[in-house]
Amino acid sequence: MARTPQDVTDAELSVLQVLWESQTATVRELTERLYPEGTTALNATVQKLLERLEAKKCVKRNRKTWPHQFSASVAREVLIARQLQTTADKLCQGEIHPLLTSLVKARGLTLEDRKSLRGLLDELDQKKK
Amino acid sequence: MARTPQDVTDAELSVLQVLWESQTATVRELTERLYPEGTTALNATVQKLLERLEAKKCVKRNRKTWPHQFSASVAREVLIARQLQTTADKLCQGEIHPLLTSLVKARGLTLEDRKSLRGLLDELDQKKK
DNA sequence: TTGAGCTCCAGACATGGTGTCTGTATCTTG
DNA sequence: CAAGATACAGACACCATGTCTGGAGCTCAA
Repeated sequence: MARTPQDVTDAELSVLQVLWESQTATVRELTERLYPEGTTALNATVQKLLERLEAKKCVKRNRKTWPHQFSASVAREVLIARQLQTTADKLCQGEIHPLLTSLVKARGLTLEDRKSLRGLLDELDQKKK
Repeated sequence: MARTPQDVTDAELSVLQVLWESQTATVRELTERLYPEGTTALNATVQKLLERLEAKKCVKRNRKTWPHQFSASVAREVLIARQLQTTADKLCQGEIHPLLTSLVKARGLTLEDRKSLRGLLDELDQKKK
């Protein structure tokens, strides 16, 4: 049986991380950032990763400039949401409530966090009345 | 570069799902449940999956019985928590707050859900005063 | 006790995802 | 136009993952 390919791969993600910071960058810039010690062969590697990210609609490429300028076309938040949904599908038949419970129970939730969370809940109550 | 192996694989997870329902089961029972139409060769497949799950401390095996009895040794909740942490590490430098925000904002949160969530938060406030 | 029919187990294998690299075409600029 | 950089297509190596084969070990009825 075929393994299920990942949404965004580890190496691909590292490229996205840089793009989220930089707004826009060229292949060369990305390569230097990701592999400061690397050879120029890595340029092709990054190129390929960008190519795949483009196919996955995660990156936009401006072909009018030279060299091409790349920028992220999905927000980090979208990937987070997607990943959470995947987890819910695999482990809770799509239910998200168990995920919430798990997160809230996890240590590391400060008073601030709890406050802002309540704020969000209040907003929802408002909207849906 | 080596891909990072998964915590629990898809096929492995399907075995765990059955064990979570059944408490305990033999290889044969699991195979019949997972591949109702399959050949007996699948027994070895399930056996191998169990072997790997055992190595990952996700399954316990009782060797005193014949045939061996298998049972899950990790709760679904643990895997959920682990998976959430992985997501946080990859996408939010370990922060879990962004995950919470994403889940709360996602559609599909009923009034009930919100209520029980507030309950959980209240408990936390109590404990930490 | 022995044979039949399970079960267990070690190891091999095929497939395909993922990261990397090579070689060549294409473009820009002095 | 020449030189240097960039883009692109294709190939490759590695390994995680699911599957299968063959033989050893166990149980039990005759």
